[in-house]
Amino acid sequence: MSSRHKSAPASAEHAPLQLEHFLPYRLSILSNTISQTIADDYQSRYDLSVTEWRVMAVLARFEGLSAREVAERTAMDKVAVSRALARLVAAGRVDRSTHDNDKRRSVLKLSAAGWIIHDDVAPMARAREREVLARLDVEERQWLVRILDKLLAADG
Amino acid sequence: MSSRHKSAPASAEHAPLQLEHFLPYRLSILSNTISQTIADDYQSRYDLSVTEWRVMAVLARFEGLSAREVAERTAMDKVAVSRALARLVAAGRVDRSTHDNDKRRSVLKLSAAGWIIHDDVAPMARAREREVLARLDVEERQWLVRILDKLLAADG
DNA sequence: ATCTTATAGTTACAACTGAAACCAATTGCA
DNA sequence: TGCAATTGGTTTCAGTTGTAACTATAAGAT
Repeated sequence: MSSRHKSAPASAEHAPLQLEHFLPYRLSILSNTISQTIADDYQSRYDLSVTEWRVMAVLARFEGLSAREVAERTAMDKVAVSRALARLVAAGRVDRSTHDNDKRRSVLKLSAAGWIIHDDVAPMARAREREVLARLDVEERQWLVRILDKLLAADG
Repeated sequence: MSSRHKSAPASAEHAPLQLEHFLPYRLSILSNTISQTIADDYQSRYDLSVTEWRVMAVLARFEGLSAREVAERTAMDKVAVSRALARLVAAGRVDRSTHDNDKRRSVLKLSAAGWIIHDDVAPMARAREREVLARLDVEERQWLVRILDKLLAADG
């Protein structure tokens, strides 16, 4: 009884994944869609990559971090951070100086121009987040936070 | 009263994002961590990229798809699919022929070698998914499915 | 039939990415 | 003190990705 149809060939022996119900796949689609929507808001307007925006976001909150500290807080690797910083400094959006007591470390801050961009982009990002959350009711939102807390505590 | 400290400079005026509580960021971390854990299981063993594995997974479930249909089902763009298929066909993991009534279309199937890989990788992927879900209780799992259904229905 | 438009898939180019090698400053320790 | 090991950060190289241009086939209109 060999099947040449399009659907589920030889399911019993092969047990193929159903991507549309597979958690890692669904999370990936959702995450990419949301991140891309936000990125669309600022990429063309400011010629700013997602990586660069994340660096700016942490520098807005924690002024004077070193590159390594930025990497920790953004969960990006140090090479990516180094390159993002090179572009941001070249564009005059981040000021970089050297740490007084450790000349390996840089001391990073948003410049005035960086703050202007930040103050435009941050509200847009928050608005997009609200749009997503608005599709859930209060109870669902609470569960989502709780579930993410739990899953991120373990490995992230 | 100018602040030169590390924490939240000028919060009132600038309202920086708190990445650690920002939904898109948290989703991105979680999704990447989970996907990478699964990928680690098969990448070194089979020299198989995430893209290629996704193509194989849909071909396992829907035999005879065209490249465009694979792209639709994996939510990947057609160039990525084209390249993944080029590698998979070269490696003898996918058989490609031409559609009888439309010579533009390819007709794609896993080869015997492709099925062997699939039958090893699919259970590992499912096991990883179970590991993640095991960190939640029954109620949380139900809410998670419901929340993902809702969020993916809108824009996915 | 012919001409336009649309579709399936590939290729070319430039930007991006990750791993490893690298340089410089600092620390640990004999 | 001086030398090995560590750390902060950049560079290099090779592989990957996305956008746009391209080829080939098919469909639609006249």
